Amino acid sequence: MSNKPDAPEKGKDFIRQIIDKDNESGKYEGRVQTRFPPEPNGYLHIGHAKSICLNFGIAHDYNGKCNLRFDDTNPVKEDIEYVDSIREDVAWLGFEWDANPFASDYFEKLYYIAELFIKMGKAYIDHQSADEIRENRGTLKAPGTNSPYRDRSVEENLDLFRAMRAGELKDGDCILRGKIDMAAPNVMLRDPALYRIKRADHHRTGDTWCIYPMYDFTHGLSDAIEGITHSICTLEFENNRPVYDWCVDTLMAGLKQPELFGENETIYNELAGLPGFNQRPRQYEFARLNITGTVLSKRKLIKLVQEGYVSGWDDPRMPTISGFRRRGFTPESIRDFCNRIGVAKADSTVEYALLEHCVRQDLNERAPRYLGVMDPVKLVIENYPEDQTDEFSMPLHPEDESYGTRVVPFSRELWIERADFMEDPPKKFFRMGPGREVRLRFAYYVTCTGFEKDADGNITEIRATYDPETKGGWSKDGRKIKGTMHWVSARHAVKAEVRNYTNLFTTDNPNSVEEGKTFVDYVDPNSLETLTDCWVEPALLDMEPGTNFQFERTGYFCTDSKDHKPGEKPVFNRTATLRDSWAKIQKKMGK
RNA sequence: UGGGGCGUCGUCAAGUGGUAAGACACAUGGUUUUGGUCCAUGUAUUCGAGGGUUCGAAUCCUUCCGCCCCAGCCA
Repeated sequence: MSNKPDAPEKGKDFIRQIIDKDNESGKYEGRVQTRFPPEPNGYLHIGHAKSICLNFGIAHDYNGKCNLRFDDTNPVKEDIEYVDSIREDVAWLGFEWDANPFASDYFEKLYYIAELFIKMGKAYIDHQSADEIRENRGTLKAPGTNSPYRDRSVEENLDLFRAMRAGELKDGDCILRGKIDMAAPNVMLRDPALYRIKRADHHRTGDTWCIYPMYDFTHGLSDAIEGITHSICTLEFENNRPVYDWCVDTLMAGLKQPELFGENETIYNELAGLPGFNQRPRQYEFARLNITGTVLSKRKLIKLVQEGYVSGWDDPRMPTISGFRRRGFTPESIRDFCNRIGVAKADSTVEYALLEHCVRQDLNERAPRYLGVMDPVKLVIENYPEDQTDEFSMPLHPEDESYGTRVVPFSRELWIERADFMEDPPKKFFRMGPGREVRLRFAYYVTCTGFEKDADGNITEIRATYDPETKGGWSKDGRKIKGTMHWVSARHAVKAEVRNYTNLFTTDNPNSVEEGKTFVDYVDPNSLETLTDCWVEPALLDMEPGTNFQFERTGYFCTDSKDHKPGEKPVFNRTATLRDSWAKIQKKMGK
């Protein structure tokens, strides 16, 4: 693993420009520290990859640090399964975190920070019900009204908060609120909740706590504790930034009042000594990623998994990191994608075609080539002896000899692609048809002599003769052959299962739906096509699960990480098709 | 005028007062034992719209229009 972010040498994004300015002014004495802060309540998706590449990429570029911090302040939604998957995905993408803290590591500190806020008169215990609080918050246009509990004494607030921690109050009885401004035009500032009572088993702290801090309180303070300099998040948190600032500023002010420290002097002095309190973190927001034809919200992804629209978080049609991994995408291709899409503040939807381009480019360079027939039809070479076999040594990569070769057997009966034959082909069709000569890749030129059909008119067998002088797939006389086809020797072929994936949704934008519908109504039931009658060359049988390769003329594939059994049962996932200009021509002719 | 953001090619996106980068997509040619790859060429007289400042504006001022986010004891 390395933190190499494959940084492009183009105009810097606005966050890097800010960092450059901070470095010039010496704001953080050249220190650059970021963090990627997922809540472990789901699997990471490609949108997270954008954030990961940004945060870890910046740390790399500026010789700084980047933490992987789990924002685990809501035990009812979080689970260790997600912690493990997130670590795996970040590492797979190729990044190394400098530290891997949990917000829950700071629960003790955060608790005493809350006490300090109370002592400063900046926080109070509110006994209003959730409904009352909502009503009194006002509306977007009308100011809220103060809680009747807003002006309690410091002593009473402190007693109550300690009682909350001690478990003397029931869930929902009260919350700790920041005392800011119930009339603030920004609703976030109308005395935000800081702590709530929640008797739930936490995946790390168990039942140690029955009160848990809220995101707004936790996030900025965790950043400060870790010495984060640039706290990068997505646009929807822009409204929260004043709360972020309020929390950090309030603490910094509090730490300058030792008379409030009481018996917890040690904790407060420790906090005051951390770099984050002299060089406070700032939050910056960028536009989250959207990709055409898919959804990138945890809520929606969870629904797809839980309601069985897909086989799991790692279903190859899922836009999760694990889904792309199983589909055959490489970490390099995803990083390349993230670098290409840029970082800005304008809402954006990137075309899936760009992601596909990134994998194709990477795999074109690195994937070894093999032959496999997806939709087989028999080709019999009439003048090739029954008992004869040729063995062709074929290059594994057309542009890189270092990949070496593999041996592919040839015999009288072959499987070829049904789509490579036409009974009555148009001029632009370069493949096989009655009387036409074509090349079998790296084997021989063959000329079609006839074919057979069944009662329904389906081609059942094609017949041809071969020219022994064209061994290897070329001729001395230099005659031009336009069509080259892939093939597999029927006698030697290995049966394989191939899973072809297309877009999970039938629409380019499943986020905007017709009235009365939801995004799941647009799930395409045909987005997974399982081919069980494919014939592939023998060399593929022993591949390890998760191996990338190309079926020539067809696409990039990988052996399935779960179902492919080397030596027993080959199962291939299609990562992406090859670009297909013949399909384009067909489309044009059809119109 | 509740507050906060954002509007540059079909899609992303550079550009930060000196006369519209690049990528993907698309189109057309060339090379090719993958109709793949690769190579070449073309594609915004114009920056949401109008007005203004200036020798000069996508960049500054101004008015308007459109889109996104916020009223969880979620993050």
